[in-house]
Amino acid sequence: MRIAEPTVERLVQYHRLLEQLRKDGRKVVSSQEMGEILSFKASQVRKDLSYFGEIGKRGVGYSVDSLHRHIDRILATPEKWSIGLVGVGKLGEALLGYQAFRKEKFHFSALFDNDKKKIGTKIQGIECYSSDDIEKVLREKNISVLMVSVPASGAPLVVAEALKAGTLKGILNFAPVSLTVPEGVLLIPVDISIELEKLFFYIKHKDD
Amino acid sequence: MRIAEPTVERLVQYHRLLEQLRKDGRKVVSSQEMGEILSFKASQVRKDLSYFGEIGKRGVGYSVDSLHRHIDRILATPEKWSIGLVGVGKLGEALLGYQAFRKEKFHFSALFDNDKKKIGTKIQGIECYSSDDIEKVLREKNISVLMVSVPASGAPLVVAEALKAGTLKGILNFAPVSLTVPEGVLLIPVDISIELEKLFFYIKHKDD
DNA sequence: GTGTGTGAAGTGGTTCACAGCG
DNA sequence: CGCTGTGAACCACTTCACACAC
Repeated sequence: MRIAEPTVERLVQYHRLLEQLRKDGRKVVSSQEMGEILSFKASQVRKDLSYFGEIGKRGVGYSVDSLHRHIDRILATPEKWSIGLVGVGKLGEALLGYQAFRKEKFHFSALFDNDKKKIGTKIQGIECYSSDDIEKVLREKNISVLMVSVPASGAPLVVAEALKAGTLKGILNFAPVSLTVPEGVLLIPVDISIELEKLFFYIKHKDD
Repeated sequence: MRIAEPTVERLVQYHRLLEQLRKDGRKVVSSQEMGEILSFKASQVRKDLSYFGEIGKRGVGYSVDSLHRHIDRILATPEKWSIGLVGVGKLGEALLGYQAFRKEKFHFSALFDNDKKKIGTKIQGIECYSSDDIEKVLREKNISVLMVSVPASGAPLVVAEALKAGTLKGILNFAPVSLTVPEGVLLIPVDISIELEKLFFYIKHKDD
């Protein structure tokens, strides 16, 4: 059964919350309480969790520890993936150093940039290659996920080159431009300026 | 009539596309063509645009120029807003310098950080204050939108302080933690690690 | 009694299909 | 005839309501 996107997003949040509760020494938690903390309805929490089998105890709640492990397995990756990052500007560097990433699931194994000053150096410990070599390097290192943090104008071309390698399974695109990818490659856009425009729009139309 | 969130997101993308088409000297465009470029169904494009009145010409398509201006007005802000940014780490600096923001809609008027080395200096031309003074500064400068790019652990507290100022209308939260805000304040979460986990999840379950 | 698990109902967004206008 | 505009059908996600297990 296909799990809906909003459900997956919430699973990640349950997982985070349970980690915290575990640190706090909590043993059980109810759908009610999780919902209040995360601003979801309790029924939503129960429905989400029920997709993966009965895990709670009626009249009691969920065991923090076993629910945490349960969701951990659901979100687990089958292997530790190799990730590439193209565009080592401010945003790229922010991603490289991002604390919230769970480093046990993947590692950055190659960076790509057009800047001659960066090519051939290591940035935060990772080798930076020319974007021109992206197809070759992705194939050599068998990289399956690419993060794209180049300006919008450059994104379509470098992604097209990257796709030629045939190793990519997924792309996280931070460039404010709509990309197209072949069937079988997953594309998740993260468009900061769309989010900001949305905020402006709803502030403006608050009273409609 | 309330415009749905996905519709607003697409409007921003139509706007971007039309800007490009205008530069390319294109005069008219069909819902079909816009849909193909942005990977939406043509009927979706027409439905979105129809919410704001009849703007296309039957048998012809949409005038690039007037549709662009039309959406521009829909997305326009009533004034140029003051934005605050708390957490001037790598991500914060990336946001400060982000090229894709439409700078005519807002300007950063204050930065906040805990780092003593940053407080009192200007970063990318903007004054950086202590996070402890956030309530006071937001009120003095009448700041209505806050971008939050601090680590998850620090976000709830600093946001609670910021809300006390009573000037905030919206928050763009990049911290990987669920915040709660009072009625009347808009919260848009941008959670990079959720997006990455989602990508992993669907790559893993591709064949279900 | 308490809190879960879940079919059924409700809500919101997308897609269809075609009428209608240029 | 071509392409928009739009009610109706469809689909997806959320919420309700209650049976059931502890």
